[in-house]
Amino acid sequence: MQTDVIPPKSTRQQIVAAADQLFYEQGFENTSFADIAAAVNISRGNFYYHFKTKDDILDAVIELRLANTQAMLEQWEQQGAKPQDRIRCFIHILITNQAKILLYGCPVGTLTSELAKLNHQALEHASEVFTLFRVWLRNQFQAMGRKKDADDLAMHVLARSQGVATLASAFHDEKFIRQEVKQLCQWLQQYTDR
Amino acid sequence: MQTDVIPPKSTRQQIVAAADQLFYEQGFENTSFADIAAAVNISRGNFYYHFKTKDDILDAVIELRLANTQAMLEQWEQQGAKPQDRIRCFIHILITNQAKILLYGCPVGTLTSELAKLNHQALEHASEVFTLFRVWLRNQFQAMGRKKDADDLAMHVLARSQGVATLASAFHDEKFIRQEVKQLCQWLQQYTDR
DNA sequence: GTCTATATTAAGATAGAC
DNA sequence: GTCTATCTTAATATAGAC
Repeated sequence: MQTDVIPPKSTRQQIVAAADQLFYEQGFENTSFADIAAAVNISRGNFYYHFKTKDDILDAVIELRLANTQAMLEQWEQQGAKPQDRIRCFIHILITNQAKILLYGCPVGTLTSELAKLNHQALEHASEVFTLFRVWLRNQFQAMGRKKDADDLAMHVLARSQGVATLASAFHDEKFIRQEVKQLCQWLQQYTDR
Repeated sequence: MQTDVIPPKSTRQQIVAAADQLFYEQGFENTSFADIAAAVNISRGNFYYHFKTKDDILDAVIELRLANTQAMLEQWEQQGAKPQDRIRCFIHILITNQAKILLYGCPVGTLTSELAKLNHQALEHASEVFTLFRVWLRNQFQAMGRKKDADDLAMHVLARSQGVATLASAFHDEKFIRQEVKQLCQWLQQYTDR
């Protein structure tokens, strides 16, 4: 339970939080400094006090996403008693975040796709978010006794989730998400440690 | 066998072909008229004789992709004796196009993702490429005797392929493509009409 | 149909006052 | 730390000559 006093967000933190959301909803390239500044209600001039270049904000946004992802994974680690329960927590983010996924796809996959096309140096940094999920999922499968193919299974789950997000967004199909989540959970059942 | 005389490509056709490639490799927003004009070796002024706005080119590119996709599907229809052979043709484009997929992801999925974030009206038009694959795959599964869940299976295959392309691109992982293609073909086996 | 200007707008980025 | 200019560049788009 959260009992600490919540400190007021610094301007810098507000900028990064706004950029995080805008990069997700509008794309990185398509989001201007003016957009972010407007969202935080500061002038463009002030903006440059905090971040010199657009790449600097991107790096900060990726760092925020890495931290948020890490925190989420640790929470799932607590929540789920067994590894398969924890993996189900991962699979169910498709349901939890479905409203946004239907509109903007997966925040991780769409950013890495965009950066790949821009031939942007931050691609590897952004892919680290995928790596966090990958390593965490791998650990869960290992705990389920899959010593040899834990990483393959982790990548498989990641890929399935990605594909569901992309198609659900293209077709605005909420039912498809539910259906595939159900199937993925059934698929997971076969690996249950008995 | 192609015996017709190949007509020289019109400037308009060259523009659309160049835009098709650049939109795939660099993204739609990130590709400027100047980029396309340079690729075709014409002036920007000439460019505007053929296309008034960027959305006009986008529509033309999508139309080209729809036509190319349709032609490819018809070819697979000829190539594969049985429906499952034809579906394998689809699955194997991941291998055939793997060099480009590793760099730029899936041309269909990355375009729809970008257009979704731009809140662009052409999103539905671009999604029609997915629909071509979807309907074609559905027909194959129906021919295999899956009357009730043919569309679900078609969407499943589409989603798996999408996810593989996105992750392979993010991690620059060629081995992952081969591995998932193999698994997807194995998965397909269970639906073989006997 | 194709070219060379040129207009217009918007974005990234900086300087300097408060 | 925050603001108001202002600079610079690049992109969309147009006008008019050839």
